[in-house]
Amino acid sequence: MSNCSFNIIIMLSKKFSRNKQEKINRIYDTFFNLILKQGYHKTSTNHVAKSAKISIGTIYKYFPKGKEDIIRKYFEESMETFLDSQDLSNMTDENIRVFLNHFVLDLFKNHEENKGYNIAFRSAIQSDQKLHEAHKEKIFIFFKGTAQKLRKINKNFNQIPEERLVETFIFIYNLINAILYHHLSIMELFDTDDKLVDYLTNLVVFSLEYLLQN
Amino acid sequence: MSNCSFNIIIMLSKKFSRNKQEKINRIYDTFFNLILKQGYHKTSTNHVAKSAKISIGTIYKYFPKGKEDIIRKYFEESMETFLDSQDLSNMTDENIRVFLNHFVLDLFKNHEENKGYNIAFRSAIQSDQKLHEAHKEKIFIFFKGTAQKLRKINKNFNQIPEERLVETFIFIYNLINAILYHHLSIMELFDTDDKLVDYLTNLVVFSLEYLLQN
Amino acid sequence: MSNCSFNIIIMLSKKFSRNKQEKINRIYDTFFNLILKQGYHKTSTNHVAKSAKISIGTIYKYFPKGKEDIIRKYFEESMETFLDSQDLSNMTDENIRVFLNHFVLDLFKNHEENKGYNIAFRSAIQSDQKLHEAHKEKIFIFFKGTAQKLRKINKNFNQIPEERLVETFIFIYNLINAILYHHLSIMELFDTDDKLVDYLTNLVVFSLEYLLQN
Amino acid sequence: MSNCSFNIIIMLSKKFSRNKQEKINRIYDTFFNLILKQGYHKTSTNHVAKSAKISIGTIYKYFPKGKEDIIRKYFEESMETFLDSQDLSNMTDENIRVFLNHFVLDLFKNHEENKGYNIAFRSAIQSDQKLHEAHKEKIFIFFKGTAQKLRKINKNFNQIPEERLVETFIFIYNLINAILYHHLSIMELFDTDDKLVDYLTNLVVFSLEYLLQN
DNA sequence: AATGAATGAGAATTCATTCAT
DNA sequence: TATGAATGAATTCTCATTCAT
Repeated sequence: MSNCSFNIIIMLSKKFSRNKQEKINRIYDTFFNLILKQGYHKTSTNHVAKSAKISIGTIYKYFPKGKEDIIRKYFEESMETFLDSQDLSNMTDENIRVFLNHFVLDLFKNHEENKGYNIAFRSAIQSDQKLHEAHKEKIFIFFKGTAQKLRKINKNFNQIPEERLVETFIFIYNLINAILYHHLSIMELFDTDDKLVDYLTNLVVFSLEYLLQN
Repeated sequence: MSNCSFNIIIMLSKKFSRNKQEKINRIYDTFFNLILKQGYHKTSTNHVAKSAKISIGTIYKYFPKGKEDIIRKYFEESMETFLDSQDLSNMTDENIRVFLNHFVLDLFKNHEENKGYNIAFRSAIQSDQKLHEAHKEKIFIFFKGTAQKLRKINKNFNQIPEERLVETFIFIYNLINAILYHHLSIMELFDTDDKLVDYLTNLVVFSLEYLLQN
Repeated sequence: MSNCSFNIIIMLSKKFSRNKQEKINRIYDTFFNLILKQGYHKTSTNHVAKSAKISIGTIYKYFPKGKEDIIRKYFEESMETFLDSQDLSNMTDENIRVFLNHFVLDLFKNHEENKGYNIAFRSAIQSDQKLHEAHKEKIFIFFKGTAQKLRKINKNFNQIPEERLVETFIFIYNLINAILYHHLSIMELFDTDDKLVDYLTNLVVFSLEYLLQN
Repeated sequence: MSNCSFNIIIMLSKKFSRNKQEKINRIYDTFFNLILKQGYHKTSTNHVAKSAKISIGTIYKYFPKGKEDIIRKYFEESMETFLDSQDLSNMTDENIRVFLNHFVLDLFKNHEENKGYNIAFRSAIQSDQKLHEAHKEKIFIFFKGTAQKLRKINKNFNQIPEERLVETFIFIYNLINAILYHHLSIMELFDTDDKLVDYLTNLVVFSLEYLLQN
């Protein structure tokens, strides 16, 4: 018997189980899955509690402002994790295509895994200006750091002014996100994932050329 | 019954009819503006009624299912209007770039004018599968018609199988929409509208080449 | 059959009865009676709704901030009504005892009828500074008006500076209220109402002498 | 077992005991201060725990019924302490004014120090009949004892039937409390404490005369 | 014994929708 | 037909209390 299933049995047999992170993860999972099924505004905190088999009190302990907080905290954690996992510092002129392909693929996987979250996030920023700004800020800070690193290491990037480079990265990031979201949540653009990733990679290469020429 | 009183009746019924449409338009405007300010799920039908200075009863008279119906009916009217205004039948190989530029520009204007609606629509389709399907269907039917026309008139288009042509058009339409929505509601991609439209036009040309080669 | 009971029958037979003031009064009555039975913090808005056979939505229509608003609005109406009913302008040195006796008696009746409200009000001002201030303000304004009138009409009152007169009236008003509330809600001071009123009248006469001498 | 380790055990148990009482006092202080700031019904046990830096579990260990118990136990301790500190047995006809002045002053100080408690207590008795009764009972027993003592010692008091004397004392006690509470928690009656105490002393003398004549 | 995470009943509040006027 | 008062289920959120550690 694995440790894991052993823990589950203990958990089930106790009225008050204690495993903070596991609970928080269960809240995230349940919430975003419900959103995927029913949409954001039909998914209530009580519904999440019942579905996750966690008391409503616990949800409000970890997320005092309810749904808003669940999205906000997940946003902080997941953005951090995703962006930190992206190391663009070894990118050179020769391998740029491969790098972009990886980046697109990572973003695609990330979107696929976080479909419910993405829907929720886009609902939330409509009525939460601060979250909207925080989102933009986080993207800006990450790509600023990336641009600075790359300009130090690579002489080709060094020829592009820092600000321009940052703008370009942010543009690319947004471009991919726009299309991925549409493909996954509004209307399929390609019938296979590979086609989508290939198209996006080419699109990015095209757009980089377009941007850096103008 | 004199001619005169007959005219009065026509006048009254026109006036009334104008009143009715005027009210419906006020509901649309108010609803989508409120959504723009506060987000979809914070905009209630009662709120719309108060803000539009129309009674809640009247709103439910014209839109028996409330918010859902407002979106659905606006969707039907506006999609129809927009797509009908697009006559792609004179498109040839020579003027295709100009045609695409117009198409992109029209879509851009349409998005700008309907920002609140677009937010609402994207919220609505998350919990309204039928609306989601109707949306896809409408797009399919329009571009099927367009493809059929073009293949009759133009021999270059005639070389492409109908199904492929339809898919391509739908892809382009979705591509532009994805980027426009992102630009207007998530994060600005260009600092001027002209730059955006120019980029999108080039992007479409690039994508058409990409799609028709693969 | 009286008009009244006829109305009740109509009311009961309709799902949506419309009688704004009657509903508001029923909310007041029910709320303050429940407070009398269970105390302020055990009386919930939902409980009031059920008990008054009014929907919770109606309560929040008339009192958007719930309990707080019920108390605040009743405070405004009842203070107004009570104070307006007190005409002290014919008070002279000769009949002052009779006037004070009436005033004490009126206050006593008012307290008796509003026992639940008084408990609620005293709970509310503990966490609602604005209400507390409004209460003081209202008392001040009423007795300022009274003092000004009396000083114009009566030469004995005219000898007392306006400010002093106002202070004295407010003191008397508070003194009586303090004792009435204690008698009705904390611990009985006399076994009959007459005794209490007589004592209070004498107390006021004593206090007036005490205050005006010092 | 050596004498030494025996002492350590005593020390530890004393230290522990001191700790316990210290915690209980911290609970009292925090609770009543919070009530003073926010009112009774906005002060939760969890809030008290956090503010007093004591775990909620510990609060429920010492006060198994929560807020109700905190008030009840404080009531028992503080009433006891206050009343026991009042020795009225040396009161004679000659020094009665001085005695009363002391009594009023002590009650005033007591009220000032226990403002939060008084608010809480008055909230609690609205929904806790037993506490209300216990309060009356305690007052009755104390003044019965006092009356009995005084009638043995002092012949003037001996002329008044015991029951009457008890009633009179209770009346005076309530009278002072009513006015002190109003002054401290509802609306200031005098701008200095001295004036209030002087007025109350005179009021008591007046009331004693009034009561014993009727 | 002390801690504080966890619970869940229930209080406060909103809002889509109905219906008397 | 238009109005908006009225409804009450559903939602958000709080808090007294329990119990695993």
